[in-house]
Parts: sequence; C-alpha cells; structure tokens
Amino acid sequence: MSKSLFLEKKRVIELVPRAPFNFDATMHKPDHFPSADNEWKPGIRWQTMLWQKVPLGLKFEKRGTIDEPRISLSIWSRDELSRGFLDNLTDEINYRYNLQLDLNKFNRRFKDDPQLGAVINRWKGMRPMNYSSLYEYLIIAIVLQNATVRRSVNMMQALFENYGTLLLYNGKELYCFWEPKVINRATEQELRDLKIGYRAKSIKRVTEAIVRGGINEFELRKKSKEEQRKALLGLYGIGPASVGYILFDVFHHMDELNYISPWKQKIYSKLFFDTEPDEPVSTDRLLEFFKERFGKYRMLAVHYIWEDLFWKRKNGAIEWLEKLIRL
DNA sequence: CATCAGGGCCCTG
DNA sequence: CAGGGCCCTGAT
Repeated sequence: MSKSLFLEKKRVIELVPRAPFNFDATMHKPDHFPSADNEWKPGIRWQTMLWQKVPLGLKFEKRGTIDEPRISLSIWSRDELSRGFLDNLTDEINYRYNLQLDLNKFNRRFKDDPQLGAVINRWKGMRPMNYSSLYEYLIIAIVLQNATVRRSVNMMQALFENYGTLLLYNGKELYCFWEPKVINRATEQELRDLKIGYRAKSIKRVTEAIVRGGINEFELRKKSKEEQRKALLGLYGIGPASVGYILFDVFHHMDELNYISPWKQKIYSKLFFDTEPDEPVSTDRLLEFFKERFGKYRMLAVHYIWEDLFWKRKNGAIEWLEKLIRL
C-alpha cells in the first residue's frame, strides 16, 4: 500500500496569465473524470504534482479579473524549496496550464461565428489545461481505453492507492503520482491484480520506455507535431485516440484533430449537424467540416463547444447526451 | 443466470 | 484493411 506524507512548508507565489484568462473554465473541465489527485470549487483548484521527483501540494486561487488576471499559487512541500526550484516550477506550470496562450486572434476570428461566437462570449479566456507530465497523461490515456468512466475512475484510484503518495496539505488528502521507476519494479501480475486487465501490459511497457529514456517529454516538446505523433504511436498500447488527446492537451497543438472515436462521432454529429445518434455523420465528413470551418484552431474550437456542452450538463442533465456517454 | 459492449489497441490473415 | 480478442463491469 502507498505511503502518506505531511507537507508542512508553504510558499506563495503569484502567476500572471495572459489576458483574457477565465480561471474556472480553465481550472475545471467538467468532462474530465474525477481523480483523487485534484479537487475544484469555484475560484480554487487543489492539485498534487510530482516535479523533479519532489511531491508538491498546489493550490491555485483566482485573483483579479478576466482582463487583468492573476493567480495566487500556494505550494506545500515537505522540505524547504529553493528559489531556482520555484522559478523552474513556475515555468512548467505556465507551460502545462497554457497560461501564456494568446487567445486574441482566435477570439477575433470567431466572435461572429454563428455557433462558436456565443460560446466564446460565455467562456472568454478559457484555455485547454493539462496538469500532468507526459508520463502521467499516458497512464490516464491507457486507463481510459475501452472502459466506462466509472471503471476508469476505479482503475486510477487503485493505481494511486498502490503506487502513489497520499499528500496531506491545506486540510486536503490528495494522491500524488508515482515516479515511473516505482511501477517499473512492479510485475505485470501485480498490476493485473488491481483489475486493470490487459492494460497492465501497456502500463508496464510505457513506463519502461520512460524509465529507459527512450521517450523524453522535454526533447519531444522541441520537435514537430508529426515527429511527436510518430514517437507516441511507437509506444505499446498507445494508438491514434490516445495520441490525439496527447498532441492537443500535452503538446498544445490547437489544430490536432484527425481522429474521432465512435462515441464522439455521435455527439459531434448532433452538435454540428443535429442528426440522430443512430445516423451520425461520417467521421471523414466531420473532419473536413472542422478543418474548413475552424482551420488551424479546429481542436481549440471544438474544445470550446465541447466544454460548453459539459458545463450545461453539469448544471442540469441533457437528455440526448446522457444516452451517449457511458458512466 | 447469461450475454454484451464499452471514452482502443494489437495482432493476424 | 477488416475483424477477433482482450480484462472487467454494469446494463439488460
């Protein structure tokens, strides 16, 4: 079973996102499955983070306004953190959370779009947000595959309980990810005993690739999208659906949209063509449509409309949608 | 009770 | 490039 750690040192720093910045729509994605490494309520997000092998408890708090945004970031740790470490961490958080993404061109270009215009208006300053390292995201992607949401939640929880570290800070108890080498030492059978099924093999092999250094997040950030895609597809258990998520969320390619899974096909068809779920528009046609209408911003545009839908759902069930998402 | 498909991917033919 | 198998779970 996992260990737990009380974090008693606290530092507070200020982050300055590029305006416009919408705190809640960035810090909470209602379509993401709940995970024991974070918690959100309006104006605050708690998030654990393993950075340079140091487990951290983060708390982001909303300050300022959409047009003059600030974030107060409190950082809990077991030991005192150096200035250099904090600077480094700040850069990483700016990168992962897309805090410096310039949305102005996107906003101007689509403010009058019949469908996207109103959504941009509602969620001005929202950006895609990823809190994970590449390795952590790969694990999440694997856990999502061929499973219902509930099952993904259970698998992730079992992994945290067995390999993660429970962090106690700010009155919260949240799990922090493990170092890859921890799972590299585990056997496939140990993983299978957590009821993750055949995914055990994928997790072992992806972890091994990371530990060996065969795939390096920081090197990959410098490469082209197609080089990144090729490297990711080379990982056992990582296919086009997972790679699509990673290229957008982890590597921030706002135009990465060239694979649509069957369940999303039905939802996109309804959203953009108002078709019935049993007669969805072909994925080829959907992809052409997105490309033509949203150009290099196509995944960002779809993200806006997708999140808008799930915020609506959070505030009251949407009947047609409930049938299409397996919980 | 049995059967089945699911927020994919690998492997085979 | 189509289709079967994979772990387990909740739905039927």
